[in-house]
Amino acid sequence: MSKKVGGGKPQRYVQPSLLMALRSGPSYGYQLIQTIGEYGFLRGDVPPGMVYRHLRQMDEEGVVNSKWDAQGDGPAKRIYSITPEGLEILEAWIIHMERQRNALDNFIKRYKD
Amino acid sequence: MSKKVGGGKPQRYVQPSLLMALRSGPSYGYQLIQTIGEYGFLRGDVPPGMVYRHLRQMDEEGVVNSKWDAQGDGPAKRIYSITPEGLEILEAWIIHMERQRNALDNFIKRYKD
DNA sequence: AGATATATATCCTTTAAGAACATATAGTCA
DNA sequence: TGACTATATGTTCTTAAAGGATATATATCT
Repeated sequence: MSKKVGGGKPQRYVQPSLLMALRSGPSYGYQLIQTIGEYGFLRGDVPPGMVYRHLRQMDEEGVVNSKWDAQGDGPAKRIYSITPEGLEILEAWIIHMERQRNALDNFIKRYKD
Repeated sequence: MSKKVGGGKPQRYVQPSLLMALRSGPSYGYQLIQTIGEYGFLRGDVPPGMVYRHLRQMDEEGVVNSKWDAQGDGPAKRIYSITPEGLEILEAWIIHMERQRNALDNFIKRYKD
């Protein structure tokens, strides 16, 4: 009798969140962890491993690209930028998310009757 | 370069869909497959295996209960009913889904600027 | 008899998510 | 100097949901 609602693997939209953040300009993992928390998909903490995993994967796919920045203080940062292809992916995500939002809206309305 | 947006495991809300359908009255797997398609979370087909798996699991958890019905035509049906606990779970789902809808809404609005 | 529709169920594979852990640099402070 | 903290990136292992194929059985229709 687990009762864990939203069960197991809730959709946290880490990928589109990263793309959305990068749309405003280049950034890097550690900073992105901070900023994507504002989107409201994650209650609490963003596991760093997920962020880096997604960034590396998107880099391989050409959705973002990266370069090292050793200038600032502390350890070197890998700066990510969104590519034109990444912008397309983000738009596709938005379309998907609009569908999902509408479905949720209908479902909730149906419940309230 | 996979480019599969909405990636991999979209949230299809099979569990709350089943509970919502059962809220209107007892039903059985084969019929539920037909009816939950209307909620808009699934483009196209609902894999029957998923539906039966969820129903059996929810039965074990006391969220629904079931009895056999051998009366009608064709093979016997296992008729499921939602329990009071199931109604609570559904309400918790609704709250979760409202949060998700709002997060999606904010995200989409943010994109459109 | 064979095809079709109804109905339930199990099994195996894939994959994303979750979480713990490992590594490295630079600054602060006792 | 040595310890500690903040910054920063990554790997690896486990778990659990989703996806999909397949098996079984009954009744009806032609």
